Amino acid sequence: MSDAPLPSHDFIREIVAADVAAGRRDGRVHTRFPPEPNGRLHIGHAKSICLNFGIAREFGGTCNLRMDDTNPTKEDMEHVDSIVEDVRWLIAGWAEDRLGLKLKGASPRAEGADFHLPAVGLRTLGVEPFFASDYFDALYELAVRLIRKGKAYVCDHTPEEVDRMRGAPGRAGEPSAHRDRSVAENLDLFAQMKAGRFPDGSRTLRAKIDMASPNVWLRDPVLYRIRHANHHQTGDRWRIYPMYDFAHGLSDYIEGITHSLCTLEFEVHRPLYDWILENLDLPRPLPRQREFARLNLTWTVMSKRKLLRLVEEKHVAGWDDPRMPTLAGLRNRGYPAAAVRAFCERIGVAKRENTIELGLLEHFVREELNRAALRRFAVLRPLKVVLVNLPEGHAEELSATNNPEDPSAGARRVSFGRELWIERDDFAENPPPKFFRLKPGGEVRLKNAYVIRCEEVVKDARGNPVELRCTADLTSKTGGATSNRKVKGTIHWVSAACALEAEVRLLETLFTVPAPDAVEDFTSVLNPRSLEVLSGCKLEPLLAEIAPGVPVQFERLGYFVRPQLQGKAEGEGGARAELVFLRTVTLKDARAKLAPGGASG
RNA sequence: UACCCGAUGGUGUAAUGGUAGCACAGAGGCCUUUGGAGCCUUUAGUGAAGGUUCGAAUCCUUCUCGGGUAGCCA
Repeated sequence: MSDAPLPSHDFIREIVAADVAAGRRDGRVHTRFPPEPNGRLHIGHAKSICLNFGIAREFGGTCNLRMDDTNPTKEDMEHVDSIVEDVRWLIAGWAEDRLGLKLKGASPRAEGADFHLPAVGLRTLGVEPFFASDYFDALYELAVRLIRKGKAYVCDHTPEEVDRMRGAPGRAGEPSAHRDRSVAENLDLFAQMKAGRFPDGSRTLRAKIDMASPNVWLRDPVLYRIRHANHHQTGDRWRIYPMYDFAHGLSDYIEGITHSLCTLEFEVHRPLYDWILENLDLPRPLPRQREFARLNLTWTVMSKRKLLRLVEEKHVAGWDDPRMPTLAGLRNRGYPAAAVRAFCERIGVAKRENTIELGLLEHFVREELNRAALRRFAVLRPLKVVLVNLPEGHAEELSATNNPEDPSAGARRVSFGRELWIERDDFAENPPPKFFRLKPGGEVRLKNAYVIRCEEVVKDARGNPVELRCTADLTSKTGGATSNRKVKGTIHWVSAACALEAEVRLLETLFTVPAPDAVEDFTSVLNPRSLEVLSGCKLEPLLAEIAPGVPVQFERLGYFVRPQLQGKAEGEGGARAELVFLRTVTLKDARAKLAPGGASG
């Protein structure tokens, strides 16, 4: 879009640039984003997506979207569709031309001793993401090849035995009793494993590397395990399934990936990644794995396990609840994809553990929305104002700017009358120092209208203000020749005669502490006020025409959006208003700093 | 305990042997018919100790601290 970022110089891009400069792979760059379809994508994935697609974009390459679906007991089809949707949302208008997919149903063809599955673009008809499960045939053949070379064997030890015999960091493991089986016997056993003749857990295929390696991932790691389970893509065709380490590097190879970027916890797997590729005598150049630090954000949790728990225990309405750090949640909340991308661009990529302040994300959301959002008036907690010097039934039309940041957005007409709603917080009977809004005997500018003076406060039995009787200075009309009166404060308002009733949901962080991950049980610091539902809010009528998903600024309050996705955060009690808005993010509020508790809605 | 990785203001991230910079946050100011936006100024940093060098955030050594790894998860 409008973002023309300065060329990023993180260490990953330096590696890629150096490879290109050295003419490795003929200067070709091909990355991949390989989620496991067992949950929804979150802001942490956004970092990886922006990295992988950003590199593809900057180096004229492609980034394959691949489902890392090698474990049939943990993954399902439902998540595949939502992942594709989330990725496309995030890269839309930015890198969708870099998205690598494949022809529906295509799987790698063996050409000679090689396997290869090229990517096609989004514009090709009948496409779908890549699936590691598409490579099960190829992977099986490659495993057989490893056995033939004497570099893999079938092991009959139980999971407990394998675990014990692996040793520990600092203590060498001991070899499997079946480590030196003949190639013929291994081949036969592996074929029987494939045929489903053995129960789960009874045998594995293991790489023959080094049981004494200081790197435990090199101690004859399991390559294949038996799982009598149906797979969402391959049905009941397989009874053995490859492990991540065996499948991942080879999937990269099959797709012609040049740079395989993953998070730091895979760093110790890299020697195994390389070992598998190098011991198969593959004809084409090999992909290279590099690792970077994952994203952590304050005020939220990021682990799939914890997010799942929030959903399952119904602390939120679903994966796409606008309070969730999932991409669907952020989208539902009204965060523009461009803001998420700008955020990812800014946080950089490095190997150091990092926790980014939520405020930085919000900064980019505000920056994007300030540029794009139409301004409208909305009163969240209404207080009646009657202008006693106007005749009953007085009505006039005033002009209001749609977006001061964008003159092309033009202006609109707003109705003004004798009775108005203003924000309860914009009146104080006993104002603190530096209170610039309305007070008894005080004046304030009604934005786009008149300066008014509060003449009388009408109260209920308990002494709470229920109505302000004010006078308007009719010479002060905005835009008029004598409108230039200096008044300290300006407040927003909505004509009572025309106001729309609506429900407005105020969202706060899901947790009451900035580092919920550091707490023993993160559910113990859930924020009971993460969702506040206000009903009876008064909206400028034009707000009914704002489509779901389109951001709008309620002047002086923040950015709001009508919910757009399936899942809805449920309101507490009360009839559901027809019109619902939720708050994406507040405006930056200098007031809040002056007077604690002075912040409104 | 073994192996691997990391350490620069509050939070991130640059500087690739040559003036420690940028963003966010913070503070102060200007402007303002959004206490918004915008503009200006400003506080604050190389984990420690040695060494190499004319010169070290950067190279070397030792230490300290933090993270990762011992699934038939990814």
